[in-house]
Amino acid sequence: MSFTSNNKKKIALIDCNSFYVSCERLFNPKIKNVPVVVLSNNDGCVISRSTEAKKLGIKMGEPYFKVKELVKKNNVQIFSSNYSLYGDLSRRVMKVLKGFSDKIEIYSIDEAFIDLSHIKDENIEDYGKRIRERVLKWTGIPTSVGISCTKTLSKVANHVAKKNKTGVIFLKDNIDDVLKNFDISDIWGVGRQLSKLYIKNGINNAHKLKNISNSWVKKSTNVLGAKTVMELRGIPCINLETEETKRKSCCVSRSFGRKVESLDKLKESITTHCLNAAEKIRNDNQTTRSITVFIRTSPFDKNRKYYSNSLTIDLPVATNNSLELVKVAIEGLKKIYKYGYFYQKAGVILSKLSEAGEKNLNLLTPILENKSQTLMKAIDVTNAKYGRNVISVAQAGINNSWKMRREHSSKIDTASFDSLPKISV
DNA sequence: TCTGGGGTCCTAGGACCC
DNA sequence: TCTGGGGTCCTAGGACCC
Repeated sequence: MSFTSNNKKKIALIDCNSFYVSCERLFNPKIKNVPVVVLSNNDGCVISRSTEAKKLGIKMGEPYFKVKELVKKNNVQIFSSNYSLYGDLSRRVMKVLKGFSDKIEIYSIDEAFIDLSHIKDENIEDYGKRIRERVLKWTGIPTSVGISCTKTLSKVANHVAKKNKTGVIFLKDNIDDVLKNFDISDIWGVGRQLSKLYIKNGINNAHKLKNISNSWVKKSTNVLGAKTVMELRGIPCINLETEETKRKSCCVSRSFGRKVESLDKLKESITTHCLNAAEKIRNDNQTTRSITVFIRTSPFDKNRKYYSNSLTIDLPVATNNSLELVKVAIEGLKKIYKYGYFYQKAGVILSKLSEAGEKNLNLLTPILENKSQTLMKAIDVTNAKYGRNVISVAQAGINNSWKMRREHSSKIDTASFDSLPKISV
């Protein structure tokens, strides 16, 4: 067996540039060449920035209130996040990518790995360019393409491609110079803690990490750390996951627009989140056997005492019935609620999920279940048609004062014709 | 005044058993 | 009086990702 570069894999990572910003720009040509920023839920943090906004020094993940002055001074365009729009555009992008290779792993809302091993080395950059051009033409979303023989290296390539004019980089041989200029904390799989550890040991770029001894990495980190090092050396350790798998847990949580003190308000939010989580797993034809409720005060408020607590309750019978789940969730909430705190966030997590068809071998499972399943289905269909939470339960409340802030929404809905751009000829 | 949300995987350590 | 040790399973918490 020989290990020439010819039989090496070629993995491409296609990543949308400033994805959320690009989505907003699609429907608003006026913001094309100006600084634009998209905020997280509750208008809390900056989660997407245009190139112009990056140049102004606005950092990823920065709290919005800290950059408000900068935003005002430079007339930065601000948008609240609109996830149904981004999700819709993401599906369109992925559909185009599937036309280039059926071996595809949709890694996140704005990026995908595809296997291009069948393309010859000498043609691969052109192929990458074709991918970019088609995605741009068919969806309007700009992308960058990084290609190499492992996922970690194609991440590196993509990172470099973002700064390159052509937007496509193929990393094959003699990549040490690239790795020497690649910051340790920009490596996929190296987060805050690992960066700290590596820098303390004099490892401050990808090239140094690549040449570290196996025994040291295994001793000092864990299997994931060791895999990253192997991948930097061009030895694939992280497989392309082409099978679409269902989620193993489902979390719905939100920060409050205004701090919440009362148990009643917390009940409303937990009920709402629980209904949404139950609907999500029903959509995937799943049931849950465990529910966690959690509440917490703000970890940033130094003037008030911090309180955070959660409770996990195992269910005797797997279910996806909203009413059952809400009942259990509220019981849990009552146990962890403490009077006298200003709560900032609440949520539920459904775990131990399994396929709804799989029987839980409980002889006592009542036949009545069919009846409630019919009810759930009716609720889901109605909500899908007329908008989320049109049918709810009384405990969820209406017009809640704790609802999140969303002051900069573009209100674009790709399912509604009213918001489609108009062309005048 | 104002600091997101939703996931996955790994590991240390406790509980339990013989 | 003498108070082991090894194995498995589970879970909470941490680290990472976007």
